[in-house]
Amino acid sequence: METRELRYFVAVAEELHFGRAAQRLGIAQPPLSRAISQLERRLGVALLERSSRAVTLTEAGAVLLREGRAALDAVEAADRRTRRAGHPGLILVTKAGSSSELLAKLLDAYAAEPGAMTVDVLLCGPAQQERLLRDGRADVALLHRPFDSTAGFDTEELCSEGQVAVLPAGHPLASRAQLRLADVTALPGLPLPRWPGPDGSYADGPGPEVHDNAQLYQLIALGRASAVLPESCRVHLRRDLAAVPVPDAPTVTTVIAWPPHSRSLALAGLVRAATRL
Amino acid sequence: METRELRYFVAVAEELHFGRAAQRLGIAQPPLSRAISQLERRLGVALLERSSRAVTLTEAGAVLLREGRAALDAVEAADRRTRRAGHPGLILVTKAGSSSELLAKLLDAYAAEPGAMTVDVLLCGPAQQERLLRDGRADVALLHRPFDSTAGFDTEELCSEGQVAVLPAGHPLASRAQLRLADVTALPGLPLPRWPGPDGSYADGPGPEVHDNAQLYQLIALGRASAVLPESCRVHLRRDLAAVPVPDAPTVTTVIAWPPHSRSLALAGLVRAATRL
DNA sequence: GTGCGTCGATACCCGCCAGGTATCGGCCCA
DNA sequence: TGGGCCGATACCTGGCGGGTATCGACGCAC
Repeated sequence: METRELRYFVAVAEELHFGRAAQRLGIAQPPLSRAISQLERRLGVALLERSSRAVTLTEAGAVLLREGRAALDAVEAADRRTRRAGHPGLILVTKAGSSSELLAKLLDAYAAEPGAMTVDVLLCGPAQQERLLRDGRADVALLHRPFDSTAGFDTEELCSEGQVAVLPAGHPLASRAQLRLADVTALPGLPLPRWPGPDGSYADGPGPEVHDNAQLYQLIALGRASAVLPESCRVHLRRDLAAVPVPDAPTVTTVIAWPPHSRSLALAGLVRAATRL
Repeated sequence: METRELRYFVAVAEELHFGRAAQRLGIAQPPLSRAISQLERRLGVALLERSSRAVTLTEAGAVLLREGRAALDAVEAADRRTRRAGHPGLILVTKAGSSSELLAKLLDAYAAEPGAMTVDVLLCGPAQQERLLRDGRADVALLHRPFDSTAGFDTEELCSEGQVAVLPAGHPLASRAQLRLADVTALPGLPLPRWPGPDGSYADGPGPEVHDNAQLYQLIALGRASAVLPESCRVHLRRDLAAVPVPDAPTVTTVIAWPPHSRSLALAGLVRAATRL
């Protein structure tokens, strides 16, 4: 199976429409149709159900979509990591606005090591780190369990913390010593926000769509949302917001994660520095 | 980057010889040379150092060899798992001769679950399971830490056990109540055997080369080798062999491992059955 | 030093297949 | 029932992957 065929299939499987998929791929529709049916013939299984008005995935198609994305990521990672070989240095990715003191300490500790390489920091939206790590755009990530999935990566735990509810400063509950999770999830007029998923789209629901912490803080200050965040967010919280501990919210564990089998000395040094923090 | 190019590069990188690599790939040498230099041009880095008498990997080449193998495994896994989709059932792989009672109990427990699928059992040599799991020939494996690497897989621990020294029945040490690891590694005339690595080749050393337990037991019975194995091997040990506990040998943990992101119901059922054992 | 063998690179040719355009055929809907 | 949407089919073309022949560099034997 060639990566070209995988790319074609993934495009069709995502669009569920040969015409749009062909457009996205920059080719005409007929060669795409032919490539897919050729792939189906060679694999010996139907991947798509065509009914002239709708295209749907078969069970085998769903498997190939999942496995094919992973395979394409692995191929892209091989490409990118090879191009970057020789250029020394690491790319670390983390959620914008999370673990900033921890990150600063980590970078300082690593920089003090003998033979430390440059570390480029990449900030991204939630649920994007995993992808960046998987497709080779980053070498190492700071993830937050249980929000981020660490499946398929090697990890070391760095620290754990409780969570706090973030509310407008003047809100009646803002002066409480603590809150229960149930209190916060059901605040009238202050719904929890919705973050984009790994594919960049939003699930349905009542809360406003946000894609970074600045947006979120703005919405909370405006009295349009509330949030439950790791307590380390307090140190850089805006003055018009208040934080109240939520003891029954799940503990958040910050971990440093990297692709298994990474053999880079620089990465080993960074992980060593991280575990010594 | 196409998988064909990756296959070509991996072949050359493994053979370090264009002619042999071309032969292995079933093509002529010139197209192979051209494909590799094209790949180098597109990536913008040198992958191989050619000196008309020897071919060596550059640093970037070593990166691409490692990452390229992983990518090819992922593509192969996509292929195989797609072909197998629809054919219900699981393929479980484990080292021949290890954990046989545990495996029997697991298969019984799973078979008793409602909606259980057929489970095909694949027995293989040590250090091969990881590969089979990674390239889609198997869905789930029983691995033994610390011998097998579980990097990149999801795992659940199943059980732990100590290790025993396996000696010829008449050996002077066979009647001891226990041994230290140092006693066994330095037995005159009874060297520890050498197992093949992930690539099927043997490291240099004094012991005999073995590739399965039957071979090993035969050699021990002949007074040509000794071994340190998990104590569960005692139940099916030949009568001409003796086992002596070695308390200071590392504890062996049997884990059930599967590729992350596996979404199959059958796999989930098997893991559930395993954790309830 | 010379000649030969080895091995990767280059030159050149051919056939296949990826990709294009034109068109068909089924289906929904107005 | 006709028009429009959409995937499949037919057919053509060009690029590229693969072949053979040959070159050029190097190491080695004598």
